[in-house]
Amino acid sequence: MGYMCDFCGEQRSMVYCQSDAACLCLSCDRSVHSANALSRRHSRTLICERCNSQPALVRCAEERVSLCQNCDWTGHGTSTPASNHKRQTISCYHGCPSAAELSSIWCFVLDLPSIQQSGCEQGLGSMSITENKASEGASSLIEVNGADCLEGSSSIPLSKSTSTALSQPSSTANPLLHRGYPPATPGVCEGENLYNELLMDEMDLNIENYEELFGLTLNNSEDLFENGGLDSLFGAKEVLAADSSYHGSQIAEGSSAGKVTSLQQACSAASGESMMSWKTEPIPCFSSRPAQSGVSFSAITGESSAADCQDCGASSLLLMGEPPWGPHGVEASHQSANRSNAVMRYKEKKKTRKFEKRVRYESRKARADVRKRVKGRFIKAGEAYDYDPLSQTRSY
DNA sequence: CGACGTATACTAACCACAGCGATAC
DNA sequence: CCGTATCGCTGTGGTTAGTATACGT
Repeated sequence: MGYMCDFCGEQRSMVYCQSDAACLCLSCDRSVHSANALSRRHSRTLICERCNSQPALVRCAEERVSLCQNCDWTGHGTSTPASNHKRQTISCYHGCPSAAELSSIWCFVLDLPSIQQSGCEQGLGSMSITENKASEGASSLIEVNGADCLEGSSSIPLSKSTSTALSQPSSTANPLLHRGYPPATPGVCEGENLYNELLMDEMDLNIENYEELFGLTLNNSEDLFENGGLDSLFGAKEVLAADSSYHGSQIAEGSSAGKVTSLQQACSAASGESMMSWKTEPIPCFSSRPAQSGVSFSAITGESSAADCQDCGASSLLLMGEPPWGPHGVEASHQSANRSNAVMRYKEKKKTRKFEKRVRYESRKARADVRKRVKGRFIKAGEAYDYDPLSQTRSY
């Protein structure tokens, strides 16, 4: 609908990131674009308050609304009574400007009711600017000092809404449905957003990445389960008993011990091989111990499952703060920052990923496009063919 | 409500070979 | 360090068999 933040799905979106083609609330904009130097260079502007989907180019002073080009033409065309409204151009911004800087860019920004409603006003007000002139020039890095929009006192610049985005339901379509999997049973994982987050076709799939995302190394998979298993990784989310209709059928033949074993194999950071195997072997279902189940994976494709676990785990760790077995103190803080950066990089990558087929070698495509075939298969040069892409004729 | 049959949708494998990248000299 | 030669592997698209799912009876 283009109204809620594409990132957290909770707050009203206010700014449009052209680089990400995403609508973000101020809180998420700050957390996302403070992640690294590249993201700080993203050009953002306000969102059209009329269509709520396009970047606003002008601000109508009389109607007090920001408008994209289309809505501006529609509302202020020469044939409309509002054609003489005073409008001012809205500038794009980069980096992570403070409230004062934003207000200097957009003199009206602090008057926007959505800021006040979203509770981000305080967040803006509590921002401080750390100049990073050496590498960033005028762009600045925001440090958040207990901003209301952020959770806890962690140094991780992850908004509360960011955390919930990984576990909250969303109205967006479930990509798994397009892969021939049954729709998620209501109550299972409490929403499709989790599945959306799970689909990571380009996620770097190696154990280093796992550790990077989790920010820790589990030397023994049993550690994971002795500390609450997946429940502790993913946080408490109720799963209705009814979900066993589909999931149960997938695992009915397996004993509970077998389930635990497969879970350990699947989620053990110590088992790089098992992680890699997910890439090619579909894992129809995970279900943690039913009575204590905090989460249930259903129909996770092999293509994405490893990254899925990585993502969910990383996100959940962020959501929950430090894991009970994790390090503390300075080291923990450092790892938290690493996890935060990893998740941010993941988000960045996820935003830019493309599902459509991508041709990496045009020369090979050109060759394939003129190659003769038999029943779709390439044939040796000179052999009889039944399909010629160039002439659409048959040789016999 | 489950079993069964049919229709529809989706996926992976197959093929030849130019060209890419690694390696050796 | 640079250029050249050699070798193994990768990726390209249309078709089809196999599999999964949806739907009606």
